[in-house]
Amino acid sequence: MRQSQLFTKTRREAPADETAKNAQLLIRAGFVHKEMAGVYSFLPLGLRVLKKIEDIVREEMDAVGGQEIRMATLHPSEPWKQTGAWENVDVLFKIQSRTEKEYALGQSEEEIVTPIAQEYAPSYKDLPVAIYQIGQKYRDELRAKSGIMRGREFGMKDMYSFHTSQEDFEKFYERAKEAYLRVYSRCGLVAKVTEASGGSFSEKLSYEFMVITDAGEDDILYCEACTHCANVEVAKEKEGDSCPKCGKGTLKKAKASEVGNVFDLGQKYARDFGFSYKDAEGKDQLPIMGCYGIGITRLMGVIAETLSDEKGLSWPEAIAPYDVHLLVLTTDDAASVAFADSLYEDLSKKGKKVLYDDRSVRAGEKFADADLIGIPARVIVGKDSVAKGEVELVHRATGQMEKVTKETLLAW
RNA sequence: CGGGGCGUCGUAUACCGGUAGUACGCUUGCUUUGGGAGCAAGAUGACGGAGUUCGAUUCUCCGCGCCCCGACCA
Repeated sequence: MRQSQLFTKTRREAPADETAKNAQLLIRAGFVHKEMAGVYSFLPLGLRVLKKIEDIVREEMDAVGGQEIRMATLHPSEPWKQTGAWENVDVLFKIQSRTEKEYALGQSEEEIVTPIAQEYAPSYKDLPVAIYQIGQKYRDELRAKSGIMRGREFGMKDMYSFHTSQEDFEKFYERAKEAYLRVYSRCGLVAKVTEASGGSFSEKLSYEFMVITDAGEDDILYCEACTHCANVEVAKEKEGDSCPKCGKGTLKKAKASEVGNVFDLGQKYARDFGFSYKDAEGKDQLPIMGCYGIGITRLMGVIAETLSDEKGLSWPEAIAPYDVHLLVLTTDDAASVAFADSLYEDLSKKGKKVLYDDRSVRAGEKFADADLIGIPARVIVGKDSVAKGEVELVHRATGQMEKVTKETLLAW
C-alpha cells in the first residue's frame, strides 16, 4: 500500500475527549474513528489488525474442533423471554419496530445457538460439538469507558460446546483453556487464568483470562512463583499472603483486563429450550453446555495499551497491519524513488505486506508517523541507499538499527 | 444510575457581556527535504433551546453530548 493513497492520516494531537491511551493512540494513528461513546468504526489500518487477531483466534478455535458459523445479531425477543434474560439481563438492548414488534440485539448468543444445536444434534452420535462465531456484540452499558476496551458495540468471538457428559465437557474445557492461552501469547501478551464467579446465570465456576494493565477494570491477586491467580472478587487471600497453591510465593495485587472467559453452563439452556438428545439406549438426555468468549476489540485495546510507548503503537509481528514500513526520504531524487519503488515491488513479491511511505513530506514527519503507526520493521531509503545499495532496517520495538544490502533484505 | 468535570474552525487550544485569536491540518504559489519546515495569500468555528440584558459565544436554567470516579459488567 502506498501511503500517499491511504485515505487516513495521522494526527499530531490526541483527542481531548479521550483519556484512555489505547483510544488516543488508535485515533491519532488513524486506526479507528469514534462514532459515539463506546462505539468505534475501524479504518483500514485498524481493520487489518482486527482481522489478524480474528485469524489467530479462528485458527486456534478450529484447532480444538470448533466450527465457525455466523449468527444473526438482530434477534427475535422470544428466545430471550424463554430463558428469562429479557427481564433479567439489564445490558440487553431491546428495540421495537414500527409495528411494535420487539427485538433484541445480540449481547451473547446462547439464546440463538442452543436452538440451532438442537436442530442438528438430536442424537448422542452428534455430540460433542463446538460451534463459534466472530462478530459484533451489543451491550447497553451504563458507562462505556477506556476507549475500545469497554464499548456498547464490540467485536467478540463466542464459542459454545455441547457434551454428553460432565467428564467430556471438562476435557474440552481444558483444551479450550490451552487454546486461549495460545491466542494471547501469539498476540504478544501474557495472560493469567483466574477463577471467578459464574455470574447470575450459572452457579458454576468460570475462568477468566487476565492481562495485567492499568487500563483494566479488575483487580487480581497473583503469585510470582507459580501460575496461581484469582480475581479479588472471589479470592479468600489478600495481598501479601502466601500463595495457596505453591506455598512458596507471595501474592501480589494488580489491575488487569479480562480478555476472555470460559463458563460451565451446565444444563440451563438445554432445559430452557427443551434441548434433549437420545442416548444409546434411546432415552432423552440433556447435554452439558459450555461457552467461551474472547473480546476481540478489547484484546486489540489491551495490546495497544501494553505494547506502545511515548512515540506510539508497537505491534507484534503476528498482528501488525503491515510487515514492513518502507520509507523513502528523498522523493525529489528520481534514483532514490526508483530504488524504493523496486524494493516495494520486490518485497511485495516475496509476500511481505508493505506500507510504502512515498509521500513527499519531510523525513521527520515520516519518522514520527512510522513511530506512531507502529509497524514492527522499518526500512529506510536515504541519500546513500542508491550508491551503496544499502538500506537501514530499524526495529520499532527496540529501536535497534542495522544497515543491510538490498539482497540481504530480500532474503529475510 | 449517583457524583464530578467539560462542550469555541477538521484537530488542539486562547480570550472576551460589544460576533473570536493562535498552532497544526486544508486550498494556491514559491522555497525546503535524515526527526512533525519557511514565506505569502486564502477558506473554515461558539452543541441545542429558553431566560437575564440595549446587546450573550461569555451569565442563569433546561436539554443533549463527551470524559472521569463509583455502582454495574450476561
